[in-house]
Amino acid sequence: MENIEKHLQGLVSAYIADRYDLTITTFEFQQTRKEFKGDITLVTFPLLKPLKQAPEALGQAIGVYLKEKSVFVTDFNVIKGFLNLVLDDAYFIRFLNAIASTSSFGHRPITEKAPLYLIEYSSPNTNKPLHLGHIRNNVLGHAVANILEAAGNRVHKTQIINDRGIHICKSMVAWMDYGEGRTPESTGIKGDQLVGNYYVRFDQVYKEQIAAGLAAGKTEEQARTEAPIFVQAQTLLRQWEAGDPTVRALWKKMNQWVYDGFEKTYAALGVDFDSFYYESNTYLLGKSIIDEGLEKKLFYTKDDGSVWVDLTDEGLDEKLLLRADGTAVYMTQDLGTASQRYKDHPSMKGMVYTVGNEQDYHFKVLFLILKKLGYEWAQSLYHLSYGMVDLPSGKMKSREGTVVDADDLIDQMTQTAAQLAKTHGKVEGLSQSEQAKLYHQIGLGALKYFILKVDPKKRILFDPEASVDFNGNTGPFIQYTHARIQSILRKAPSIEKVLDETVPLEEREKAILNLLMQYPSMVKQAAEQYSPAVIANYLYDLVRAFNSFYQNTPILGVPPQSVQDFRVLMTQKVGETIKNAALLLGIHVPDQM
RNA sequence: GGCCCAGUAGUUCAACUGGAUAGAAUAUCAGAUUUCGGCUCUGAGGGUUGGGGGUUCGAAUCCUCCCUGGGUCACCA
Repeated sequence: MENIEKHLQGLVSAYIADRYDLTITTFEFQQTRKEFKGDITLVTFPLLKPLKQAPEALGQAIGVYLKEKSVFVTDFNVIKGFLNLVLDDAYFIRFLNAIASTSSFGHRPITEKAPLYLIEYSSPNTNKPLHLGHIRNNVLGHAVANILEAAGNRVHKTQIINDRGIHICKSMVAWMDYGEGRTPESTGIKGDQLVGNYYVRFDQVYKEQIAAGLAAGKTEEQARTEAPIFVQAQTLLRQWEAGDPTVRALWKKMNQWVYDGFEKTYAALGVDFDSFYYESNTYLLGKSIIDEGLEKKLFYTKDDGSVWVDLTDEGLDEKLLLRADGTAVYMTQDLGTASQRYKDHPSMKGMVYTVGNEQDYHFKVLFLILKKLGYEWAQSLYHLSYGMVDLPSGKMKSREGTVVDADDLIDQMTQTAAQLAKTHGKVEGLSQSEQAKLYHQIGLGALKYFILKVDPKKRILFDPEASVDFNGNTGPFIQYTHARIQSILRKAPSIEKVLDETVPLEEREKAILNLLMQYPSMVKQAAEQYSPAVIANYLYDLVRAFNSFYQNTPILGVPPQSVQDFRVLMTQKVGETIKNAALLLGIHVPDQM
């Protein structure tokens, strides 16, 4: 599509230069709507004013010119300001032959000089297991990394783990008081789940103690701050900060349980990382940046010694960067981590932070400060912001225990997929372990697709039932179509790669080719917008087009040979494109299901 | 209250960033098929794009004022 646009643009530009003595080089092309005849459409509305022409007359004139000058344009029609051009079959065949010989169609090669982007996602706390919100985060971040890579960038996947602070101490206290030495090994419970249980336990005990305090006549403030278990947690935090060896040892041990648990969840989700940053290592960083900013007079000190930045000129507020006692705040840490990452990756062009939209303001400020400090890479920072995930039953609130646990959800999706696949009855001939793998792929495909097809900015209403449907705009439908294509190809005769350019194309086939041609630009667009939803929706269009094409079109066993070859080849290309696009979303498409 | 985001068929989402008659799926209804009110197929209805005003050849999209929902305005992370 890109090539034909360039070709036509040159001709139209020449026409205008010749007839009107004007240089216009950008035109609006779009794919012709299916209710009109034609393949590609030139929108002539923007040209009417400079050329002082009526839409019909201009369209007609350009149409005649293109039909004569272009080898690809065989016919045209004009409707108001739309010039619909019919392209020669040979053009499509040539295109199909071209992509048939390209193994990674639509993916740009990654050179050593390609820009390097750091993608941060997941970034959990180590006091509780991952939940549905984390799944959206992981799946989004991982997909964006894949897409950026496909668009020709180098990518480094990372995360920052929030492994310190009062919330970790809460789990530790509860485990010390009520754990009786239980470990993941002794209980068979996944490490993150085990630690999470004690975090919940803390909250229960804390609430009881507050109630007791209130009953004893304390004010609410007193009851909260004087509750024994809370005091204990605070003491633990101080001991941790002082480097108390036994506290640090316990902290290390429990964190490791959590990491082992996370590892399993990531594996099940199919996401991975190239490096890990830990807040316990980075929370003291950033102070040198504060000094730098003070030197450059970008920041200022208040009477009490705290450091601030004034962003009121940019329409934002004043923001605290360093407490009066010299300790760091969240912003300080993030400044430090950012510059640390640059030190670790000097060729870094920019970063993508996958973080929920409740932190929109934080990242606005962070990026602005980094820009003010004059870092080159600060020009290419992007906050991949996403909305909450709601359930039909209502909102997820971690404090109220209505969260959906990630491990549970993955299990549930796999089970539902298994049930559905069994009733469809197409899994005979697969071994037990192959079946288990298949069900996992389908369940996860459903989950990922349901999340990724929605614009990241928007809130999601997640309905587990609806997402596993084999029909409709769902992951399994995409997977099913791919499996069906593979089944067709298994029965197809082997084909020649090079096709006769005189093979006649039917409209339906042209429509799919047109769609196939758009794949590279969809990948590019998704990468520019950091939006896997672009790919997901494209995929669905492609799958639907193929299904309607295939429905009444016998592909196999019908001469003439060249037409048959053409259809088989196209089926194969559609199959490959579906597979490539789905993999960008982290969705596996089985050959059989 | 200030700032940010969202609001599109009953529902869940699209609409190539200003283009043609706003499209799919799902639900509903009507037919067809039939070991099944369950699977499949065909078709239909369903919209003042939250509301008003504006910008222009042309607006779901841009500007403005309201309405609704969410987020954020911490010396938490």
